[in-house]
Amino acid sequence: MPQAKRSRRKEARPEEIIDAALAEFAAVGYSAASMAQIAARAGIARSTIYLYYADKEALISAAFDLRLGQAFAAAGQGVALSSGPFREVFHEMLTLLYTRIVKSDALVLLKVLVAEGRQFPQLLTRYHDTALNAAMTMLTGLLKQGLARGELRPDVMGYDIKLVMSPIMLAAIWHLTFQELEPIDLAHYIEGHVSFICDGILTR
Amino acid sequence: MPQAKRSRRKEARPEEIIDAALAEFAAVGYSAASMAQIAARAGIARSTIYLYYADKEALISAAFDLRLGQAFAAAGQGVALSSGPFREVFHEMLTLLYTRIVKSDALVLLKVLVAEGRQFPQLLTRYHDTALNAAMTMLTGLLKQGLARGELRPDVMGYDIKLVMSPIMLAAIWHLTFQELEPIDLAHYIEGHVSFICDGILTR
Amino acid sequence: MPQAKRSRRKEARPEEIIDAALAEFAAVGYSAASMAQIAARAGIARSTIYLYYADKEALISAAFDLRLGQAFAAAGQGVALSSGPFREVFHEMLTLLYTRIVKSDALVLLKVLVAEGRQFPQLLTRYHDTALNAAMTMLTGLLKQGLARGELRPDVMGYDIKLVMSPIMLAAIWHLTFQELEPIDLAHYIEGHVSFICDGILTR
Amino acid sequence: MPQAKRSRRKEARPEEIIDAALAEFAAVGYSAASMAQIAARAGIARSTIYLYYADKEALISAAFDLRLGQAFAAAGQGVALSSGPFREVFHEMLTLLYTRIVKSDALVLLKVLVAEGRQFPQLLTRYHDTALNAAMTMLTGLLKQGLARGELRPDVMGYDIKLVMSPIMLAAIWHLTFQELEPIDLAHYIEGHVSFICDGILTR
DNA sequence: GATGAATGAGCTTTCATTCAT
DNA sequence: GATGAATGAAAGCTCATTCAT
Repeated sequence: MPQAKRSRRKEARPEEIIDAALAEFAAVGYSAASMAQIAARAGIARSTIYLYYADKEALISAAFDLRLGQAFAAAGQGVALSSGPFREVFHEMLTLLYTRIVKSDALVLLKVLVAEGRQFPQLLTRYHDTALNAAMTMLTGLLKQGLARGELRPDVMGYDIKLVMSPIMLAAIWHLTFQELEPIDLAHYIEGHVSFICDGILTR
Repeated sequence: MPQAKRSRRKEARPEEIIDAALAEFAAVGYSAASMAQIAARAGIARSTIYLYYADKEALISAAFDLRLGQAFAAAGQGVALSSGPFREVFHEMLTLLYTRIVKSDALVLLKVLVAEGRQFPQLLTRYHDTALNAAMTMLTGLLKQGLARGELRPDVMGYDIKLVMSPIMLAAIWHLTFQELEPIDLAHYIEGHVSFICDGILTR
Repeated sequence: MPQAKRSRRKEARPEEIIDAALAEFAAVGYSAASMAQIAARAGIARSTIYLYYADKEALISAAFDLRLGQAFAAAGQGVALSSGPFREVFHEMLTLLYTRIVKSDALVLLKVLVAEGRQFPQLLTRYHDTALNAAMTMLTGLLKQGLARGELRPDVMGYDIKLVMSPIMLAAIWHLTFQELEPIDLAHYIEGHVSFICDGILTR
Repeated sequence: MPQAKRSRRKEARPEEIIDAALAEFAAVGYSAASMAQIAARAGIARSTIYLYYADKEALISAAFDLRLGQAFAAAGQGVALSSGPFREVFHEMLTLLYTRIVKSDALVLLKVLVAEGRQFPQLLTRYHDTALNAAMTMLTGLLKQGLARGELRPDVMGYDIKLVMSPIMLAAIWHLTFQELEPIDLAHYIEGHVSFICDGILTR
């Protein structure tokens, strides 16, 4: 039996508010987002937000907690799956990352940080230390594995891992910004990513 | 004979104001930027801004005009210079692009677009059609040249040119956002960019 | 049982604000009226006004609605009352009109229209079509009645009814403007109005 | 020989400015009139106005001086002209007054006074004491003359002279305000004025 | 005498936030 | 717990006025 509507809503409130807030941040950014619009999106009164979050800044902070948490709840296990040749595993992992990042709700976070991150140094640090580091660690791990298998050029580890990750970020930014002007064909883009990076970092 | 103090300022004013505005946009974003702060940065009264720009939106629009104009005033000629092997010309061009983009004042424009571009579709289009297209055209031209010389894999042109450009954008975004948390060693980063991309797209 | 204090105020607010606004318009005109002063008169914060009226123009529009409505809620029935000789009925009606118009709060509306009506063509039209037309219709009806009774010169209807109404408007304008310099003795003025008009339009 | 253009303009400046100011007052009222618009109308720089008038209030004060002066330069002599029957002289004088008042530039003054006169008590007084009193004096004189000739009812002087003047004021106000909604046929209106008043105040 | 540049006070309006109900 | 009413601070912008040239 489902619970009564009322109590179900009560428990869901905080997350509903965050969802509404993120939707608004995505639409107009943090500064331009108004509590009124957020409340309207959540279908509640303006003042009700303050029952759950002390102020607008607490909202964005909680939004980061929630989305980063969600992002990592499902991540991490993808790496170990395959154990085939580097190119194959790399392709798998990139597909995973593109899906999780470019198409994810968490992309708003990046947008907010790029735009207004200086006002929220803790959020910058948190995002860097979790989301970005996680992606970089995954990729580094993958490279090390490929290196151990003798598939990669030995000097590869000497370069900045962000180079390997950069097409993902471009796709993410592009998705947020220029998608409507000039859409990216993601599947084909991933092929290119694998091809350009692999055929450069593989020994031969 | 130099002109009188007053008229000298008058000529310089518009640019001074744009500079101040861009500095403020860089610091807090467009929405959060206040005319008061911009005026303070420019060392003038709030209302003086309105002598030169009709409103806040005219300010950002003019800022785009100025910075995009400046960016292209000095660009373009670098390509034809070298005619050595692809790797060398590519390295030269990347060095040029990184300098012109990552370290440029025009980077704020990208930041504003990522954050609040939906409010300014014309600016989005303008930036896409000029800055981004210019960079992509330069890179495409370079690849075609390399292809003509037989230095590149023939299938290279089939992939999205943005892949070649992506490390630049990551560096740009990073510079804006995470530079203080984890700085990028740009010279070394460029080496990696050349190495990763070239050793993948060159025939062998 | 009376309602709680808060909700009582809420119901009264809109009208309180209109009252304050009209008082301010009466004092300094529409353009020169400041929302701050209106709020002060109403004993509320500036921003509270915006809970009830979208902007300053909405305020004057609502003020017209309210005052014209009030003016007509009590009007109209006075005509049918008497059925004595024309002079008597005319006197009764004028007394009614003078009271309702010259001493009314709605006089501010006329003042605003004279002064700044070009900025509000709809208000001009509304006032003309309701207030003025109503007065003119009442007077025209009265004349027709007198004509039917054979008390009036037959050519009377050929002239502009506004001539009959004009002493009322002069009194109204005077009341707004020169009352303190040179007050009008209204009762005596009405006598004169009746005398001058009647002894001119009656057959004999 | 006409003087040089420059010096002619110089002498004409003050009056040109007043003309521009009155035109602007007529259009939007005193408060809403901007010095910028007035200067634009006069074809000079904003600051040039201050060479001739200390501030905005001095402008309206000077405007009153000029217009009232002009109005009276040409007035007053019309009364003595005719010495025919009252009705004829009255008609002549009314025609004069309607032309001088309703179609005059000085009508703006009345408009400003109705709208914002409370801010300028001196102007109210001046206008009342000159323009209005002059008109009332002229009419009173005419009535006295008619009375002396035995053409008028003896009790006429007991009533407020403003009653005789009121159709003029209605026409003036109407002209300013509702002319476009419902124009007045002035010639016919004057006929009515004469007819209604005369046939009321004449003995028979 | 005339002006363009500049300003500060004040305007309307928005919005995050508080609080009585 | 939830809300509608209210507010104060601050935003963008206007405008009468001053002043160096």
